[in-house]
Amino acid sequence: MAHALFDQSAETVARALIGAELEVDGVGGVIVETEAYDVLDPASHSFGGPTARNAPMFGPPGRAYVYRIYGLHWCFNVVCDAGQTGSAVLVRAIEPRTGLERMRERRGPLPDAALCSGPGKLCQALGIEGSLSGAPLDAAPFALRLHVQPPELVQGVRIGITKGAATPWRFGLAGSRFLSRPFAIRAPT
DNA sequence: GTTCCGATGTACT
DNA sequence: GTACATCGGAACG
Repeated sequence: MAHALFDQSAETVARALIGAELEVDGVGGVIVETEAYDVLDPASHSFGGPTARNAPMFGPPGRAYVYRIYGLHWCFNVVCDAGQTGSAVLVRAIEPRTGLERMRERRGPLPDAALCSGPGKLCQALGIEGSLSGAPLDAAPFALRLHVQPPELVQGVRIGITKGAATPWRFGLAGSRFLSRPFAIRAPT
């Protein structure tokens, strides 16, 4: 059985991943922004049922779902379940902690706050590509360590979507300067 | 600070 | 052909 954490709803996992540390081949940092998507959500890639692209969303939890967006960027998701396949959490921003030099080789000589402050940016910085879609997150090149103390969260609507735009399934680390964009609302913890 | 736009793979009408 | 879970640069105020 997969790690119990990922066998929960996308919203629960999206909250739990804030403050967790993600590395790919030793390059990464602390997750500071996530969004939840599930199969009942018209904004989700899984909404229309399984396809070749979204197949990992319908597989076991605790794996990666990586897809290409706008023809040039990659986006990284953590597959969830909670008895309902087709759910996943988009990782939108990371606070860089390890492998900053490798990140700059891939992204350019940018300030820390610009290296991983967006879903496409963090995939470029960590070297996440489509070949990793479906890969388990508890094995190399991935490393995912959960936080001990739950951090203070902020919550808001998701970014860049038209369908399901009112659903407040975007979560962030309160006060972080590494977000893709600011939040307006504070979430209960 | 803001808005506009081009890049261009993949899914879908 | 159109839309899209994006980004970076140009133009403008």
